[in-house]
Amino acid sequence: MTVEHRPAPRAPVGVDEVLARVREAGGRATTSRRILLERLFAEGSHKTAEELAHEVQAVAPDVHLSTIYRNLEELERLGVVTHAHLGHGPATYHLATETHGHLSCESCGATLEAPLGLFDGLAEAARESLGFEIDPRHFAVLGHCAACRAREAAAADG
Amino acid sequence: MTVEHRPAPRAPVGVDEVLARVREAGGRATTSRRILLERLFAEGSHKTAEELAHEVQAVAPDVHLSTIYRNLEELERLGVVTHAHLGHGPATYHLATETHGHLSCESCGATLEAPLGLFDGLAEAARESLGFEIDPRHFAVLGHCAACRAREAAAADG
DNA sequence: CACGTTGTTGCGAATGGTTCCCATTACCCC
DNA sequence: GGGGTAATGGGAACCATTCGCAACAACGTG
Ligand SMILES: [Mn+2]
Ligand SMILES: [Mn+2]
Ligand SMILES: [Zn+2]
Ligand SMILES: [Zn+2]
Repeated sequence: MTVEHRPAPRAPVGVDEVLARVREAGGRATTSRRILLERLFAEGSHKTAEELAHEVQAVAPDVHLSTIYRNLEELERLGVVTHAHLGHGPATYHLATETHGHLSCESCGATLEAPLGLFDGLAEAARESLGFEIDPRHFAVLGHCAACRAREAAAADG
Repeated sequence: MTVEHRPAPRAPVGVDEVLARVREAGGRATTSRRILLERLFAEGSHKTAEELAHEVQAVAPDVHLSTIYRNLEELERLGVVTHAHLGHGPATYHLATETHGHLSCESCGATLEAPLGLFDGLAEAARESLGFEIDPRHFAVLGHCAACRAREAAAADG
């Protein structure tokens, strides 16, 4: 019994498409915006605002952190970007096209991206018994990864 | 197929038992500590440090917030208290004897306590496919509660 | 290709939540 | 009751994020 997941927000394939969309919405194609988008489309997911700021500043040194936050906010409004909370630290941002849930290890901080289907069991249980519809994208489900479990198990016996 | 959940940390039945344990551990039975414990044992769960501070200050007006944090931290070390993150705001604290997971509504902020068994489906899926052992106690699983879903569904059609 | 409108930026200050530091206080064992 | 030391009040520091504002820069229009 598979569950219908929400449709992925329409997917802009590249920086220019997104900037076009920004314009449609009355916004402007700023250089900081463009560079930020380039970094978001580049490899490597789950970057914090500060990490993105550093990457952007490698190209345009005086883009301010608050500009990064503002642009991320705007891009989220447009459905291009989302953020997730993977634990105690700062939020992490990634393209909204990558739709997945998050499992995050409390011991080592490692984050696993999990297909939404993995959460179907819980989704069904919560819906059936409490009428609650879970959404595992925004906050990670915490726990302990395989490596840490092995390490901890090894430490437990002599 | 039920899953063995971790044993509940041994349960002190009252304020005095906890204070005895504090002493055993080399700590002292402070008045702020006692009043905080009284508030934690009182009805109402999921209180923030600030809420607890207000309650404590109703009895002992100049207990400082930082003292509340320090005592909560100490009580967590002793296994008497735990905290949970239910969304964006401050953490909430409750007795460790109440062992449950959390479901928190992103629309209205309502929090449901869910028996750990509710998470068995996800636990099994994560363990089997990723070797990841989830723990739904520390971070809530977000989503939308029945009431908000109904409200949002009603708003969707005319 | 000026020009004006208005969205955006840099910067710093403010915020919320939590932790840290330190001089003073107060438990509690003798 | 006095001494050793855990705990406290107070405030500063901290981290992640948001705000306010004056200067700036996109970009549609002429
Ligand atoms: Mn968030
Ligand atoms: Mn926590
Ligand atoms: Zn790990
Ligand atoms: Zn709700």
